[in-house]
Order: sequence, then structure tokens, then C-alpha cells
Amino acid sequence: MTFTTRERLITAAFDLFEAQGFDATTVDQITTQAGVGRTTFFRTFGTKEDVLFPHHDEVLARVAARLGTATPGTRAVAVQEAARIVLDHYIAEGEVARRRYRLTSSVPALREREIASVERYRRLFSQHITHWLEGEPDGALRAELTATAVITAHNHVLRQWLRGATTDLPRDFERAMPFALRTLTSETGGQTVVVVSSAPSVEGVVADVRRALARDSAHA
Amino acid sequence: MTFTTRERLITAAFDLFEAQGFDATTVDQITTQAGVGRTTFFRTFGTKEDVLFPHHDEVLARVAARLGTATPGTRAVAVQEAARIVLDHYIAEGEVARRRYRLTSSVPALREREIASVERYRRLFSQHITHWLEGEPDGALRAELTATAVITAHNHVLRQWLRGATTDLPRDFERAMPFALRTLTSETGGQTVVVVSSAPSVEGVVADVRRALARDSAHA
DNA sequence: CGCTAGTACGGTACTGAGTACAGCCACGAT
DNA sequence: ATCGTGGCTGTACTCAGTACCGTACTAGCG
Repeated sequence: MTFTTRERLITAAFDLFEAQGFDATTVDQITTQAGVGRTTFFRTFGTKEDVLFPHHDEVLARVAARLGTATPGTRAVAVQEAARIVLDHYIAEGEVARRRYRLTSSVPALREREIASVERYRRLFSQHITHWLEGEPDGALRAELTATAVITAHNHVLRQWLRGATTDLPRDFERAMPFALRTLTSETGGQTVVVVSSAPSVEGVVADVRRALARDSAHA
Repeated sequence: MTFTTRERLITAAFDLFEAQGFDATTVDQITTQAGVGRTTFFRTFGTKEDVLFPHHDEVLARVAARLGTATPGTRAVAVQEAARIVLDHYIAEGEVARRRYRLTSSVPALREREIASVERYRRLFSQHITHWLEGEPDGALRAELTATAVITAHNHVLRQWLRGATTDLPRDFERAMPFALRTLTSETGGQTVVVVSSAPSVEGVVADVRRALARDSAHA
């Protein structure tokens, strides 16, 4: 079987980074090992860090597409499935994802790069949800909180899996996501109810709960 | 009045970045303008980006100190006040903060740098809260969600202020933070009550609420 | 006063990432 | 056959960041 230039660069980079460390490896070494010219490397990846994150643009596009199909009433589902797309990508990568995790954990420059790419996902979720909640009280804030919560829950279970602390990643994901989706209550179809009350008495809180439930069922 | 080398470098850098753009400005130009040697620049700031974020280490230390003094029962307050420390720092910076915001908004490299420093705050909160919730069900996940929520709420109101969309930043902060502190409910002394229920009926949810309130008041 | 140690600064020389540019070759279409 | 066109290569350059050494100034001590 034959490999593309891109694939040969990626494997060469991974091997060298693991053998010598990221900083100690020069782009010249990578291109020599891959048997291509130096210019080709930078045309393909832009920066030395990017060679480790070669699929994010594509995954980002898939996530955006999924969020774009959400309709009122299916938004919580769309958010959850969109996050699931990212997770599935890591699962598909398998051992490659773990190799990258070991590298990003130990090299500060790579950590920063990874954080930046997480931020791109966060922004994508944030933009969509903000749009959905436009006009609602505290919509912008609630949207950002929901987006970060989804990303955080996703990253939490993903990291457990990358560390080898867990094996049933989909199950962990299903468990963690409801925490994250609290601020999208009216979307959850009554399965999970969240009420925030500042009432001073127990009966006041209960009244707030009944009010909230009545409002939610009126939406349904 | 006399200025330290550090201060002269900072002002020179800000001026040049605003006049010519960040990428078009070389470290040589900054040091020439400030009247110091090139070596001094890198000894003082490490990287060209760092000159724009000169106080984060110190603020980070203050935040850590505040979180360290939290005791069971005062944790929600500690978290809120710790976030407030960061906010107050920006308020004290005043126009400098806005100048930096304009730069970070337009230059990708600076945006990444800023995101990375936000992540440092997030980690700090996360570490403390994780420690507090050790042993509780889903403690690690809830801790991360709380930390990110606090950071998100903080950043949300801060950004409004930096954009000039609001003037009463402390008030916005007080309003936004309760959203973020939802997952620290048992700490809020009853002022904010959050209940997550999966009960299939209204009465079931209400029963869950009463149970949760009973449990919380037993803690008090 | 001389001596010493620490601290802040400066200069030189180097590595290596990233850019600009010009050229080359294989290919498919007309 | 030739004419793009897309993927590849080499050369030369800028500039951030590092290593190393030398130099002033100050503080403290005999």
C-alpha cells in the first residue's frame, strides 16, 4: 500500500517526537525522515505543532453541520450529538489519540496548542446556542455557560479515557452530559428538571418548582 | 518621575503594537524605543507576547491564596471573591486593559496567548474545587463544571465591560455569578437552591425538591 | 579604603521556525 | 502537442528565542 506525503509526514513526526522529544526535533529531521522537502511540510501544516492535530478542521465542520440542523425542541439532542461527533473521532483515532495525549501532556507548547483548539470547539457551540437563546433573559450568558459545560463534560470523560482510567467511554459520556445540559432545561423534555430558586422558605421553593414545571409543559 | 526598565519596555511595546501591529513590530524596535538592550527584553518577559500580560503571575498567586483560605461552608464565597480579585485587577488596569483587549481581539497569536492564561485560572479553580469535592459522587466532574462556569461567567461580564457595552461591572458580576455557582449549591446557604430531578411527575419532582431541601438544611 | 559578591544590563553569535519566491515535473483536458 | 494546474523542491531571507561572556553599579564586610 502507498502513503500520501501528508501521512508520511505525520508518522515521521510522531515517531521523532516520541523518540527525541518535541523541542529537540527539527522540521528538517521530519522532512528528511519522510523523504520530502522542507517547503512541503510548511505548506501542508503551517506550523510544527499542527502536524499533531491534522483532523480538527474537518471534525469542526462536521460539528457545525450537526448544530446547524437543530430545530427548536431538538436542540439539546443536537448539542449532545455534536459533542458525540468529537468524541467518536477520538475513539476512531484510538492509539494515535493516546500518543498525542502523552505528547501534549508533557510539552507546554503542545498543551497551549491543544487548549486553543478546544477553544475553537467551545466558540462553535457558543455561537450556535447564543443564537438560539437570543432575546431570552440572560440568553448570552446562559449560552456561554451551556457551551463551556458541554465542552468541559466532553473533555472530562475524554481525558479519563485517554489516561486509561476508563474503557466504556460512550457510557461515561451519556452519564456526564446531563450535568452539562442543565441550562437547557426546557429542551430536555421533562426527563431532567432543573430549578433555580431564591425563595426564602421551603414552600416558596416548591412554588417556584411548580411554576417552572408549568412553564416547561406549556412549551411542550 | 523615573521609570523602571520593565515599565519602559511595556509602554514602548504597547505603542508600537498599536501603531504598526503586533507582527510588524520586532523586538529590536521595542528595545530601541525603550533605550535598552535586546537581551534585557527577553530576560524580563521571556517572549514577545508576554510583554502584554505582565501581571498574571501575581494575580494568579493572589487568587490561589484566597482559595486556600476557604473552609467548608465558606467555599462558594471564596470562589466568588477569588473571581472578583481577577475582575478587580482588570478594573484597576482601566484603559490599559482595553488597549490589550483591542490587540488580543485582532491578533491570532495574542488571542491564543490570552486563552492559555485563562486556562491557567481555570485550572487553579478546578484544582481547589476538585479537592473540596473529593469523595462526593461525580465530584471531579462537578468540580470541573463549577470551575469552568465561574471562569465563563467572569469572562462574560468582563468582555461586556471591555467592549464598552456596560459600565457597572461589579453589579453584572454579582448577577452572573449565581448561574456559575449552581453546582456548589450546598454551599450557598439556601439563598440559591438547585434541584436536579428525573421524576416522571410534577409531584415526584416536588418530592425530590423537599428531600433535597431537607438534606441541605441538615447540613447547615 | 579595598575586596567581594550579587544584581542588572549589554553585546555577540548561534539555532531553528516560518515566509517569499522562483522553478520543476507529472497529469489530464482540449 | 501544448497548455494549464496542482503538488513538490531548493534557496535565501527575517526574526524570535537561547547561550555565553563581559561590564557596570551597589551592598556589605574586613
